[in-house]
Amino acid sequence: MEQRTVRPRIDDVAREAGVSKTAVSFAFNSPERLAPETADRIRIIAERLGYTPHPVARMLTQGATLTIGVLTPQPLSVVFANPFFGTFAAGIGAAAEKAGYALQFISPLRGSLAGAMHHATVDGVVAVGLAGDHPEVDEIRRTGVPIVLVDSTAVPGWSSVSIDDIGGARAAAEHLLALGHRDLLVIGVEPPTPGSSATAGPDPNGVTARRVAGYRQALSAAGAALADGAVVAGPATIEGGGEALDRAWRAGLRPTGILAMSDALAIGAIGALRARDLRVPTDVSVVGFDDIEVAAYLEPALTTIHQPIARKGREAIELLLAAIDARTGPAGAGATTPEHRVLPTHLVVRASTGPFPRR
Amino acid sequence: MEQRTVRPRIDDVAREAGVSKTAVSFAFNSPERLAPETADRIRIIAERLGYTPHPVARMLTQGATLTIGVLTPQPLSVVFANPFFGTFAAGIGAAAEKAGYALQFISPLRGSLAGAMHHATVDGVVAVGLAGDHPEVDEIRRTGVPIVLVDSTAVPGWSSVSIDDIGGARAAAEHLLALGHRDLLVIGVEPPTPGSSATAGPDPNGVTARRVAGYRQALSAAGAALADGAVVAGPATIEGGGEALDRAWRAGLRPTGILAMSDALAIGAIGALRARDLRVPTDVSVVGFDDIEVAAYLEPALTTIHQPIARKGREAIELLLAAIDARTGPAGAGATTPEHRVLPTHLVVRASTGPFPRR
DNA sequence: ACGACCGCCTAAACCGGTTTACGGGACCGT
DNA sequence: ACGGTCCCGTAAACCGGTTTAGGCGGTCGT
Repeated sequence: MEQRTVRPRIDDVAREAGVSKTAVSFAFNSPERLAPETADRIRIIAERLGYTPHPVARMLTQGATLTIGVLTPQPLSVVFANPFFGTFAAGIGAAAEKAGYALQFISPLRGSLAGAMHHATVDGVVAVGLAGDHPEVDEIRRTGVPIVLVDSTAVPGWSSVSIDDIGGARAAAEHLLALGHRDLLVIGVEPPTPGSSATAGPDPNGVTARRVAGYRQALSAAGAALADGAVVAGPATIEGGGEALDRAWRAGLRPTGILAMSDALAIGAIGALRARDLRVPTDVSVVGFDDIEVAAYLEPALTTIHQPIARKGREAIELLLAAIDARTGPAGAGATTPEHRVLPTHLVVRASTGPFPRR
Repeated sequence: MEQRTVRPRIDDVAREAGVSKTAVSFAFNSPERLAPETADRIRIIAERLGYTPHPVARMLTQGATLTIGVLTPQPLSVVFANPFFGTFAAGIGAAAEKAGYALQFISPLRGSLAGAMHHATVDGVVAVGLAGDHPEVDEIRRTGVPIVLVDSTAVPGWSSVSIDDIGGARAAAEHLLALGHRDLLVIGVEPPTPGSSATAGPDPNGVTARRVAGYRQALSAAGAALADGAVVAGPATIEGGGEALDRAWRAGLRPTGILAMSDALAIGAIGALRARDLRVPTDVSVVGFDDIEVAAYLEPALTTIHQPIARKGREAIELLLAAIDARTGPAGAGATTPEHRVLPTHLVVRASTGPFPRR
């Protein structure tokens, strides 16, 4: 016969137990400051009343939320549609859980990423795929929350975890070149914020640009080059890959080799090629990027650039936690000096690539 | 030359602008109660100081967090390892974003799901795969937070969104039976909380039990039955599927048809079969469950039971939002009467199933 | 017998905002 | 000149906890 209507507060417990609310607080947080039997009595009464310290009130006084934010410039529907992100989230989540932190996702709300950021109750943020020229990056910085960048443009003052994009991309292109391909199509990830790059094209320091640079290095070393319009882009999803390939095909491009910047894009592209009765790799070869877990189980098994996805998440959390308790811990120590980690990539040859069709 | 050390508070803005903190609050929340020029002036000063209302303080007074929790009994590393969950999260995330809510993940912290729940600052929770006999379900209920169950055992008082597990499972088994298979192996998802079912086996009303019931319906209608030990289980990941199949094989089972309760398990099982030089579907047929997006792109393309994954997420959010503003809105109306939705499933035949091998 | 110390508990300040109730001045009509 | 509104803005209470500074009675040491 308990009333479900209202959540019991600390005063309710205090009154019921005939003690001050300080005592109730102590019973939960520093029981050693109370006589053992008093602490027990209070806890039993709290249990009976169904009392639990209000998490928000507790946060307010403690100044910590035990929550880590995962910031993405894209809406969650596209973020989670990329299998890459599942593995990344698994890595980040495992590391956060181990440290006792929960995960909160921060994505644009009513159009504003900074707005979402302001509403978020987090002790630190892992930002993934945040372009340095994102229009709201300054406002985000002003929140003063510790941030670690992943797969983003370097921003002064923030630590980062990235991979060897250039080397990976170069390896992918070299592989196709070695097989005799010369007509290549690049499928990139759409710049997260269309507005930010309306004039300048993709962020010149972003992931997409770095990978294109890697592709170009390999090409020019082989005396080849990308044709005009041979770089298309779409959201990093299976669907986006299919659409991007269709656009290129309709534009008249007839590549024999495709360099996709994510496995999801590669999967979509392969599907679209099939729909055009083109065989992979007999007619067209495809190289992906990421080496997601299912890559080996696909038809055909995907040749791709491996990157340590879960590890990337783990190391990001590691760096972030260091930044968080650098600010919480020693009184004077404001911020740690930012650290930049670059993880290795390597080519994994499977079955989606083959020799240039001799027709 | 701004000091980065301390976050500006509302009093700082008030002092700087020569107004009360009430005025500052009004400038942000009810500008119409201030002279337009005053409101502007305050906002400009706030902007200059880099002031933003502290989200936690705001939550405390407003009583709302604009955050929805996603509760899973498993650690995030296993949850996110299942591609199914990516699609589900995409559905749930899109719906939440549209309503202006952020997403927070609630998974066991230091072993306690209820503990994590108590730390979470959310207005409502979507619980996925929560067994009715989970040891902490009572404690979770006592938090009083609105909850919608997905793929869980029904719990009195809470709304739920599920799928036709029995019908789907039956269709899967009927398909294999029609192809002539009689020796079947079931690979189920591991009960989330080992402790909860130590004695009783899996939750008799849980998803796993419902699907097994569906399989059995089809079998007994065909005069067949599951062999002893023909139900194995593992975490719903690719890896888990491989290990489960290996265990069954080592136990001497030699099925020609496999009923996996998730596509991830099916993928892992197919990989393990390959490692034993068994061909799919020539030697062994495999039916999955979920119809994740990559299912059609696998080698072989996966025969599976389709379920509307993203829609399940959307409808769960819909129900949850209704419950949330039923409690926030009209003063008297405590809770809405719980609603239970069951979404349809259907068999999708692709290439991972074939006729019983005549050897 | 007296001061010091200790163990247990409490009053009050504080975290950083929002909201209610109200005060003062300008304007209006008479 | 006076009461009634309206417009702007403020003081103080409040959200639900934590934490600091002490108070009080009993025991110990001498």
